[in-house]
Amino acid sequence: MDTACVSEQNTVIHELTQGIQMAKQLRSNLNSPQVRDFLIHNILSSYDKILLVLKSADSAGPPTPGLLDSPISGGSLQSGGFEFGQLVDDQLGQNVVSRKRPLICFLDWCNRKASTEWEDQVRISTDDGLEGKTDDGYNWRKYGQKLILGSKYPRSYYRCTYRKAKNCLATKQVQRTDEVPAVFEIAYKGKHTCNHGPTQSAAPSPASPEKHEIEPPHHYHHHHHHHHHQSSPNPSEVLSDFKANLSVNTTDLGATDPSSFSFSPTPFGILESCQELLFPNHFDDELLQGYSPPFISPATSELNLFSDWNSLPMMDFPTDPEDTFSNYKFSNSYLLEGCSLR
DNA sequence: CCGATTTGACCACC
DNA sequence: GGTGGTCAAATCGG
Repeated sequence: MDTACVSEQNTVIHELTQGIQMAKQLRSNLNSPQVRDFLIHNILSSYDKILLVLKSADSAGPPTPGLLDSPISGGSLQSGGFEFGQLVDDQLGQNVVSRKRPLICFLDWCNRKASTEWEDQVRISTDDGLEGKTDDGYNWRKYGQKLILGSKYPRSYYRCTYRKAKNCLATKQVQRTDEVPAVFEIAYKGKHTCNHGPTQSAAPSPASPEKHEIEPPHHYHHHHHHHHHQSSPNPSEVLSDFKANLSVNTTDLGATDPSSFSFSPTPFGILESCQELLFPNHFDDELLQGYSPPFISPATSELNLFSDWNSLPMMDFPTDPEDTFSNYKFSNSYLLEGCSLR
């Protein structure tokens, strides 16, 4: 057995081990959409890595290092016809992207964009490939649609329905991805200042699964009037987000359907959110009382995984001075792949 | 009738 | 001048 083979085997073992651990974490964190999606993303990445190793070992010679280092592949995407390598090349001003890593290039490109303009980026898959299924619980009003250079499908522009009524400036862009039409890339900009947060569609009465209920102009639903700091991601705000997520999702345990995926996008990195969740520095105890089972104790040995996760998605990507930030933002975009994407 | 969507025009920015 | 984002008039639909 040569060294390349050993290295492959180690990679496979490592990825499988991580996959198992992350699946366990997933089982424990189903209640938190953000942690859940983060884990799903990474589990899929591990699968992809393993497949890449096995395929390349199976076909000819050792795997190319470049392939091995691109864990992200949006599920089972074949990278055919995806040409973002050059684009990233240009943006980086470096010719490091000689290896073919189209998807990670694409995602990184998105996040570079995100780091300057967008506060959150999400990929979401739909069962039926209908854009309507990308509903995230907020009420959006479409105000434009445009063909984007290099994309097969038009990009749709939405703003919050209550823009005028409540001066809510949140917007989002939805674009069907070229490579997997059932997957939409959604970019969020601005934070909702209306109180029509992710509607109770996250916790609907089982009878009415999906209703665009026209709510009365006011509804006073926020018991907690915590001091909002707009721009700085303070932990209490992250926490309150989790609180919201947790409270709605405990009533929604049956919904494993990816199409019913619903969450509140936050300007904070999901990594930060996860760290907040898994390393509870700021927990108020009353919050956790009712939700003890889903949470793991910080003393759990599984936690040492996290250092690996930090480096997992962006391993070996060419670095430039600002990459620390863009890498951080990277984990802010994640993939959700439905089973129908075969 | 009223709100949402469509769609070409317009505009800012590179 | 091209591109992406937004406006707003026309249209749709409940």
